[in-house]
Amino acid sequence: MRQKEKVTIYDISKKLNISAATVSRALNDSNRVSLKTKELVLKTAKALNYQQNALALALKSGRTFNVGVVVPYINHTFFASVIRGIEEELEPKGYHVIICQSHEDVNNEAKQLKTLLNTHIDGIFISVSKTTEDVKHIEEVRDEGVPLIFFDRKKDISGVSSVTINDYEGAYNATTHLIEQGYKKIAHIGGDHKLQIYKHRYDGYVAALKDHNIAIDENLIMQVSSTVEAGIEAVKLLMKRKIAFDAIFSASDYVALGGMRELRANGFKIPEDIGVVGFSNEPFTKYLERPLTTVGQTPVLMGQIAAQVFLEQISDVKKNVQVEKKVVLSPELYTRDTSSKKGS
Amino acid sequence: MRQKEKVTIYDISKKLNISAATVSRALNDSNRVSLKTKELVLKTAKALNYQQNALALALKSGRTFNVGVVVPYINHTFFASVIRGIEEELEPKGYHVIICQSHEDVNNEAKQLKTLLNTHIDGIFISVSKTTEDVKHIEEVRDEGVPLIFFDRKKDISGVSSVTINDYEGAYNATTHLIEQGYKKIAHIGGDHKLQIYKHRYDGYVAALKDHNIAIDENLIMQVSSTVEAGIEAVKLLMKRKIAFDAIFSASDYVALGGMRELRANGFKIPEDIGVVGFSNEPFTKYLERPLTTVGQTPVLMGQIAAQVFLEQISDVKKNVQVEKKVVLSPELYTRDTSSKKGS
DNA sequence: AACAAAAATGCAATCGATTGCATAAAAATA
DNA sequence: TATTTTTATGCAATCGATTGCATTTTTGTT
Repeated sequence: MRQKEKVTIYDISKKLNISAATVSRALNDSNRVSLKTKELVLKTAKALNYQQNALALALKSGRTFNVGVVVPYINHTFFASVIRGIEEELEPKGYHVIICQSHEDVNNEAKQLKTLLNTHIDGIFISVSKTTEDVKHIEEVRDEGVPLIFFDRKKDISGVSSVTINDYEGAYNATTHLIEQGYKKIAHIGGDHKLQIYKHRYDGYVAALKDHNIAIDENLIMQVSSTVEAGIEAVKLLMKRKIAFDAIFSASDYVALGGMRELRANGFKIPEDIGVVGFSNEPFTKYLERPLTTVGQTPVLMGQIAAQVFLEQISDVKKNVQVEKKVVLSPELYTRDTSSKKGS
Repeated sequence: MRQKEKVTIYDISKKLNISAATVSRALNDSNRVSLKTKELVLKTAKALNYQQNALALALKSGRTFNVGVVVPYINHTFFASVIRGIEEELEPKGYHVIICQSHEDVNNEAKQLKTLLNTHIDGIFISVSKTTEDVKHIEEVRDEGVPLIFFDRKKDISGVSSVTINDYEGAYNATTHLIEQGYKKIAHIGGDHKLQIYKHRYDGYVAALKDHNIAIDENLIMQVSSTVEAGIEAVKLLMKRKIAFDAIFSASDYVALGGMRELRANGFKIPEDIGVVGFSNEPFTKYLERPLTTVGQTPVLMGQIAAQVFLEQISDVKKNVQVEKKVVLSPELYTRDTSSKKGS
């Protein structure tokens, strides 16, 4: 059970009666070593089961091949899928992914960034928390020269790249879809506009209505948090206001779910009486008895592209080029049961 | 945008005209340094914004304060929650969690372990893949002296601790619950017995039937993979066999969901005609129109306890004590709509 | 065979922090 | 004040791998 003593290049060098420098060069396939010794070194390295010490290498080179990811919550399908995308792309290149959660708290977020910097990660991927307004802690990362990439939830900071989806387009398409299905009075239950994503979804909704000459009714619009309970409350409020509506475009699947619960509890039929479209394509949406129409964000792809942007970035840094790449992905509308007036 | 030059103890030592050794000792609050210099060092360290280089420390001490977690899939709620539990417990102690996926492939699993070892992690948490039969790669970790902890899906390897839930008990209680609700012919759609968890769930099911003097009918028992599609197929097969049954205890929520789909498609009412209980308490189960009765595994707690076992282990290693701790958690039955014969 | 050119190898410093041992400075005792 | 004891500080090696520069060995040319 004792720790196995690790084999180093010195062990190899002693065994072969050559210097450690030569061993190092041989292992790195330098052309300053003869073929004979190269083969000899490689053979004994294998024989002794030599493993390069990543720490020593990192200390010398300054690269750890670790990257950090900061998300609000790791057990949200969307974020877990983005992380998976990042991993898929980076792992084959020898990187490891260190995951941190902010729990939607900017103080946690700042602490996580600080510790990540101290761990000497080679880059950071971040989706900011809802409470992040001050961005000093993020600028600090940029100023340290550590590649930083926003995904999904971003802030506008110069010199920082981002990969997001076109929330405006997603909302526009979702709303248009409802209009085309014959719904006329469409409510929007959105989220806090402090997060750009919710602002953009709101904008897309408004634009779609305008383009179809439908008046915007502020009484049919609200901002709530992204939970089932909030959805229930929102619909209760909507009904209290006694303003007729025949559809809901929600910026969250959870809110949509809560909303549908409350609507059914009040005798409304979905989609016959009221159409509903959610946002995020959470796994549960397709498992509902009446699967929910929703906007999908291609999270795995988002992660993959974020990783690619990172890889570009580090090769650019070498060239001393400042980069700021903004990738915007197109969302996909998953048309399911809750939005076809005729039923299906 | 250029990399900020890092402040080291040498910078402090130069500034104060003392040796780096003294600076190091001062920062570590050694009693071999005078109070005066200690204060002086601390002050200038703060003034220069000194940050300890974790890599140098790791190289010297052999501890990285990184731990690795290997799971089949990161975007499965259960595993994400366990990871969250581990993180909650370890993060306050300065650890970082590196996450790897095996994608249910033993070769990937072995590769991940190898890379983790090379990254000099301080410990490894693992839930083995379905294809893991040979455990050489796991024994290797143990033999390197790296603390290793199984969670949920374990293998019996001497010298390795584990945190699991009592699948037998969970299955026994679920089955008993169905019996108490008045169901008499209970089918079991389980998983591959290569994984202990599925074997134990099967055993619990069988024991519950026996204890209530209900005959076991092999025609009502099957092993399938954990997907919605497999659930549909399983029920199709069950109906083809023309053996009457009035309840299903499934070892997977996804299978239960697929099964319910297929049953409804054939005109059966749930829970009136057929009762259903799943396993895992996946988030979607409570969002269904008829919320699914299921066995919950307290994944966050599992992660927390696994982390605690790890912390014990590393303190024991110092004492040169070999430990092998087996923690078994009790599952919780979430009684919801799909299992009460009278309806609810 | 003698010398120049090319190729192979070694030396020693470096990356930053820690620590056993030696030495210098301060305090306590005679 | 001289001497011992205690306290504070410094030196140098260590953790492994890398790399610029110096040196040795080999190869090639006349």
